[in-house]
Amino acid sequence: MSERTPTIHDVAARCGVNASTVSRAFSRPERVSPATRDRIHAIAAEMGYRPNAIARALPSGRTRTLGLLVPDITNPFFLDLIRGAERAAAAAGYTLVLADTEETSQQETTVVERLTGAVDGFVLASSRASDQRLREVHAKTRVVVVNRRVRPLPGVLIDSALGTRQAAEHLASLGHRRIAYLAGPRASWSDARRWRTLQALARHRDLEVVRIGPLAPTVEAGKAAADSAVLDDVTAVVTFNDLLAIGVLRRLRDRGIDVPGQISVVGCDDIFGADFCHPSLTTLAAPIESAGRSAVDLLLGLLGYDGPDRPRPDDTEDVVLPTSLTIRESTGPAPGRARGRSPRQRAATDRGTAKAVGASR
Amino acid sequence: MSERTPTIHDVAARCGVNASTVSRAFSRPERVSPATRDRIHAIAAEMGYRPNAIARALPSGRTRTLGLLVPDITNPFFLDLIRGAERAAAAAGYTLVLADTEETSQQETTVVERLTGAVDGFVLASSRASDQRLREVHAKTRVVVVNRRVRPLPGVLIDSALGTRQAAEHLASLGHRRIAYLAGPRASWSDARRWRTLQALARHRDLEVVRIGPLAPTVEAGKAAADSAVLDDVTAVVTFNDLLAIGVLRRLRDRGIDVPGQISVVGCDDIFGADFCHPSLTTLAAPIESAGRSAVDLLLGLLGYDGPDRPRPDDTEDVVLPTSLTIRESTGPAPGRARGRSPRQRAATDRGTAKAVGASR
DNA sequence: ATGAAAGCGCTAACAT
DNA sequence: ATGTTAGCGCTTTCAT
Repeated sequence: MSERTPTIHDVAARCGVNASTVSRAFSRPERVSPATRDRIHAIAAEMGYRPNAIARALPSGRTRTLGLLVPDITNPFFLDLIRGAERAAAAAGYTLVLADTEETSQQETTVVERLTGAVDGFVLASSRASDQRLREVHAKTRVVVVNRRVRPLPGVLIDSALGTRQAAEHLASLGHRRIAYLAGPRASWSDARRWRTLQALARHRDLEVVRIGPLAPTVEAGKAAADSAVLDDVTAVVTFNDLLAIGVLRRLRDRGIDVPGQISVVGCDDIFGADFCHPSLTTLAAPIESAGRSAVDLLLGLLGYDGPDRPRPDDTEDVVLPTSLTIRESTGPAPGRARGRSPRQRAATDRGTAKAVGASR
Repeated sequence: MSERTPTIHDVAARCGVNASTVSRAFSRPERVSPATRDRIHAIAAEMGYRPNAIARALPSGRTRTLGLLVPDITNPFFLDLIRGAERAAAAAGYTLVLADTEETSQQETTVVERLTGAVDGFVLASSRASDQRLREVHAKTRVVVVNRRVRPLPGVLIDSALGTRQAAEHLASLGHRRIAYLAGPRASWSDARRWRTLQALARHRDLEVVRIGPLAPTVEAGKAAADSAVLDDVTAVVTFNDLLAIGVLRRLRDRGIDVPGQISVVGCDDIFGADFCHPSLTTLAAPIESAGRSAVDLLLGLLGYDGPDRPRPDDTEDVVLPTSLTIRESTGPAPGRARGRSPRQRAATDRGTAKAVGASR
């Protein structure tokens, strides 16, 4: 008894046609006469025939599979990204391979090497690799980067410039004059951009901004940085991401420092949890899921254009997605001081009063 | 200029050996003399040779790829599961394919069909398919289920019986006598088990438990169910998962009902966010990441045993992982009443006092 | 519109 | 220990 799964040859035999006709009936139905096509499909279904994806990929070189590399699955930010990517891939009938690069460029390289050939292209999210390295990857395979601008690689960027500006103006209008920025990883494009925006605004709006970091984008790092912020005597903190902000919130709460009574906190991304932490987080909402979806769509586009003659576009427009400020409970008026007061004048008095004032909320 | 990526034949030619020797040098190094093996490796490296995973999979039938199917990537519970699975897979040099079945058995079937042959086996997490269907899958390929007990499929179960018992006793000792259980999806194995444990304990400890549900395991469903719980006049709520619990917390807060002053809440899973919601959630911590890892390890074990002669074990021991109670801020003494008082006696007086009492916390 | 034939890059008996 | 020889299941020219 032949219990193996049927192949095109089995189907062909039963239909009295050549195997290549069966192949065509599935991959290029329009090149088979309607009559035989229908008969083949019917018999194939009856026999329980399933095209073998691997065998299909070998001669064609197309696997209908995409690789998604993230630096840290642990980070809920990437949960949203994965979700968007998975949906876009599934919608196009593509399979998604997920890999964690553990924040290292080395691991990223290893995975790309291993997967090259097994996937039609990559989405590299928040890549930790050098521009140089990314260009090498780009030379060998189809790739889209997220949260990086590396010419000429196509990319999806979440641009927080507008949001950052809104955040700063929000804080300024609440009377804050001295603000800390908790910076993200050194290589982050968005981090650099946000910091620049903040500095520009500081000049314009008579704000002082101090930079704390670079920091790992985690809750734990946020806790530690909260102490630095307190020491730096700011009335508001803007963070690279929500994880940091949540860490700040927790640390300040442990120290009995009231948010937003004494310190206001603005996060970034609006990840799962930003709306139910305490106090709920004012944050720069980022369209993370859209970013994931856009990245896959962009990649799919590249794959589609991938005719044998048509050359790959040498410089693609990046997709830029904006953030916008979502105001919740973690921001409020600067602690009872005259609005125009210079930050310098009060530095000394603030330290150590935290606990006492904390109770007054 | 030959710009194609080198194959074993190219390497073989340069080494002056046969292609099969090159193949062996990579897949079964021990069957090649150290000298030639080293030379082959050296030259291959120099030429930039990379084994082609697809070509490798075709004759061998082994793809070194695993499929992980989850009903809803959106749910952070699965984030932890994915993480564990990805790590275990990566550690074994396996690639993980991720798919969302969108809570439907139909989608699950489609994906399994499509991926069969392209992966060496599946991890089906919280499958929505029928037992019957799962057995069919089991007959065709290697598969491990998570959160389902379907004989004879190997499975990983998170058993909350002990934890549920602890939770109920925790509440009983705090003076709660009437408790609501917010049930999860109808087909959930753990839900049924938890409910049974609760009922058994209720008899034993003189508790009344009311069941609300089945409910979708989401924050939104939790909000709606919170109102039912209030109407049912309970002093404590135990939920199927943390998402429901967080929904309850938010709804009660919106209604001005104090937690745990008026109502205590116990969640389940200890997902990301359970520790920083407000109040922080007392919950049955589940080793979700371990479950993901165990499932992959179990599957890998099955694959390893998969010799041509050795028959697949017909009935495997399930891996059972226990939960345990993590006490945080969302549980406290039952609202000021004599501990032994019968639940019946007070029903009428409670309604509507919520707001007033809420302020007293 | 369909058939014949040659691989895709590799593995796996079977020889030697 | 290494070479020979068939394929794995499918796609893809090239014929007809």
